[in-house]
Amino acid sequence: MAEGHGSASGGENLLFLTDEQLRKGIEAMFFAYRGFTADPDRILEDHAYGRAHHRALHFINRTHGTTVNNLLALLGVTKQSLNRVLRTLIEDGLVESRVGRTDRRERNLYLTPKGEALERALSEAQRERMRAAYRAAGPQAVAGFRQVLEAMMDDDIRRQYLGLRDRRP
Amino acid sequence: MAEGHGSASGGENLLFLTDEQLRKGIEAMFFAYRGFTADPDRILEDHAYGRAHHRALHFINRTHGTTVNNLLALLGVTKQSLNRVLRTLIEDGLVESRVGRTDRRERNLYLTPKGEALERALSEAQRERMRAAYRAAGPQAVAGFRQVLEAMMDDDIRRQYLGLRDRRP
DNA sequence: TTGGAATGTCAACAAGGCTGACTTAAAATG
DNA sequence: CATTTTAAGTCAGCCTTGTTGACATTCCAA
Repeated sequence: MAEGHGSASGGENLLFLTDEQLRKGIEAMFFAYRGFTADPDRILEDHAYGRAHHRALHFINRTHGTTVNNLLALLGVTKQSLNRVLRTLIEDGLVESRVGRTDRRERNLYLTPKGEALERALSEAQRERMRAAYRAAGPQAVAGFRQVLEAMMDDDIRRQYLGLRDRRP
Repeated sequence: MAEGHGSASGGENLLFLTDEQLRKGIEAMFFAYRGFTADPDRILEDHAYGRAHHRALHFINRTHGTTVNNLLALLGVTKQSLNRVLRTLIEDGLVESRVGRTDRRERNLYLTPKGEALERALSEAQRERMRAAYRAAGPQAVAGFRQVLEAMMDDDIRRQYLGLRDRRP
């Protein structure tokens, strides 16, 4: 069923499409993701938070004043699931929820200084590993890395990903 | 704290090490991993299995006759957690557990034909997405993708990853 | 023969997903 | 203005998958 896809039957070099190559790629994703989350996870433990809190902090920092609905779409979870996380972050004073100015049904989410501090610590740990990996692999490899990851996303997610802009305070 | 790392202060082009570039890489990992697991997840739903079952099937298929301890190290979970998954797979006739020949304390794990069928279906769905992504990005990008992912792994995991050999039946 | 390793199992717990039902407030629409 | 729709929040309950801790069994090896 799966055989023959990556055979070198064509004129071009398609060895990188071998099932074995694809399997190695799959395993690389699995193992690399473990490393990717390992450092922030250690920090989160000390605060009795989990990965879900990290993700919320990351995207609230990324898109200042975003609404809950917006965040739901980015994270791909239900509002009940997000709400549980968001509530603790608000109670603990890491996130501020302000009533929307134009549409008062909406809530705009912001990090407090305390929230920014934790986000920075988590992000810095994660970026440090990325930085080391990027440096080890070099700029050309990094470009390829990003290309493959983008091609791997679902279409609607890719649009959201590409739309994320760096905040300028 | 994190600022200035990727500044273009050196003579070389280090723009790919900007904090903003690193953040995009982090988000790319997050979103791509969602796509990466989406297709197998849909198949697993129909069988009332979860991702944990997929991972077990994958690595048992990959390393025929592996022991439980070996599998634990690969998966990075506790034996209690793996055991729960393994038990259902054995009960359902997807995995066979044979007493070790040289060391009778060990159990060697094998996929049954039924187990191989499910593994193939899951793997094929996942490989199809990888194949599309690889094809879209091209061989050079794929090489870079693998380089960065390898550099992102923990050292001991990278050794295990590199040690995984394709099975030849 | 005894210590320790490999495995398996039980119980209890937590995080973080999910669905479904329901409320409140406010906007949008007829 | 009345109605419908939307955004958000909440409660209850369920599932998967991870965790500890305790304990039994088997059996290799010193």
